[in-house]
Amino acid sequence: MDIKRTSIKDLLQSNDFDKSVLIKGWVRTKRGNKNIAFIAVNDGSTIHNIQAVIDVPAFEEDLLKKITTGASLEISGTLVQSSGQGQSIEIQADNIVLYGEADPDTYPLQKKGHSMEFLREIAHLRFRTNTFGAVFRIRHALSFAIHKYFNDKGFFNIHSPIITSSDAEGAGEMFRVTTLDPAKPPLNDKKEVDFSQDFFARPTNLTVSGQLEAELGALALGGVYTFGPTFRAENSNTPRHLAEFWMIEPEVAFNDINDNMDLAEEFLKYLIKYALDNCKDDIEFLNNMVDKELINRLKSVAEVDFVRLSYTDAIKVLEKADQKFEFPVSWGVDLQSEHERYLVEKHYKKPVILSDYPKEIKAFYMKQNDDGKTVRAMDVLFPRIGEIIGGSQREEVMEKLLTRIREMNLPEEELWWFLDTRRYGTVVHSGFGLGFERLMLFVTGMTNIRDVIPFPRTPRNAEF
RNA sequence: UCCUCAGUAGCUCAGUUGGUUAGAGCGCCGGACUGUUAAUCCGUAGGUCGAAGGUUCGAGUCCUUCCUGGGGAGCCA
Repeated sequence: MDIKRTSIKDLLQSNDFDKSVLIKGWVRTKRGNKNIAFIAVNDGSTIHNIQAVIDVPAFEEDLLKKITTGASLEISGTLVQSSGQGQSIEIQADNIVLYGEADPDTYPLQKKGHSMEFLREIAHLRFRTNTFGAVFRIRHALSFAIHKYFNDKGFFNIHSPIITSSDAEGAGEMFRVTTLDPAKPPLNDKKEVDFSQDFFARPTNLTVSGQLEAELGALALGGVYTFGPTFRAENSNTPRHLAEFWMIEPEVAFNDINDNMDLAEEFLKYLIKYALDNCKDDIEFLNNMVDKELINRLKSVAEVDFVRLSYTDAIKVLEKADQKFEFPVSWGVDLQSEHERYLVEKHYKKPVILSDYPKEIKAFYMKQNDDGKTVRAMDVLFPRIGEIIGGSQREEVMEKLLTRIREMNLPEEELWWFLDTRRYGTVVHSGFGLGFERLMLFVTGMTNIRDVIPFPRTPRNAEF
């Protein structure tokens, strides 16, 4: 008589008492004495464990001895109402099959809590902890919600290339992609590396943004988005930066900067609400163990109207601030972290969308305002994590775009395909980039971005 | 990359103005306990004090360089 495996998530929601059930999973803890033992088993389907009750004399001593924290097994038995405190349902075990032992002398995970720094060193095993189980279930749910949101709105997902020959985005240092031998690369007459002999017959890099390609898609399909890995070879050592991260970049034809802000705000609120509605157990756990204010903060951001403020007005607010800044504020300077934090966390106490920045501190492709000084850029600033979204209305007028490209000494010839969209059937359009891991930081309450991606890539670290 | 703090047992940490044999809690292992909840109680084992140099009669402790990690800054998402 074979019983089919039930997920622990399903089992904990059932009240089919006295029914024969079978679970498979990993041991979290075992407690007990010579007569009775309790095994808490987790199978990853939920943060909650199910408790199996063992009538010790009915099992082989050698088998029970090998059931230690981390071991994998299957347990079959009868689903019963618990006679102990702390859980309402448990399994009265009839049979146990041990799959894999976990030597307690060397298995690094203990029953007690570990520091995030230690768990990061054993990233291959940290999935098995409550915290990282919760984090990565939420990561999946948010990833799914992103596709659902855009699909429901009629957007199309564009798979922008990961290898690019364009280095004109200006979004940061790039990782070179090459098949040339670094020890003896072919040289040309000028003793420079001869990339014509490389795989793509030109220098290529990992993408720093899918935006330019997304624009091409938007100017035919209307609303599109990319959601893929992004690579920045910056030597950034902070709790908010990764060398490899995931970015969502919607791009919409006929949207101006205000439509863009509406989209960004609606999108973020949708994702936060989705997590609150669909990851309740995991978020409650994180609220209890990681960040006591998490749920309150998520609820308030999901409901509040974001502040919308021009850069120029933000400067006025900062100049009047009753606080000394390390970096003085004046019109034209780029805002520092301390300025953004003041606006979001002290002055307004809610998310702020800043727009219309001086053109000198923003990218070439941004729509120029009639004042000749500012561009229609927008940054969404969140409490705790700062810039979560950066975007803009794009310059759709060929002459203005070309002028800007030449002023900034960008390689006009390499951008011929991008410029063609302005040459043929150009339209107003806008888009933005959302850093997925920064969203994850906000939704999970975790404080280091290396703990919301399974295997973080940072300077001098590509383990696993 | 810059500033700053740290690195001592499997984990989290203490270790005095430099002084003999480096400690604790938790975990592991052994024992006790008939319903446990990070179980409890008793006991044992467990150390290249991040690495390499240097100062000193003597260095976990002071100096130099490097490595690793945390926090802050810059770059950005």
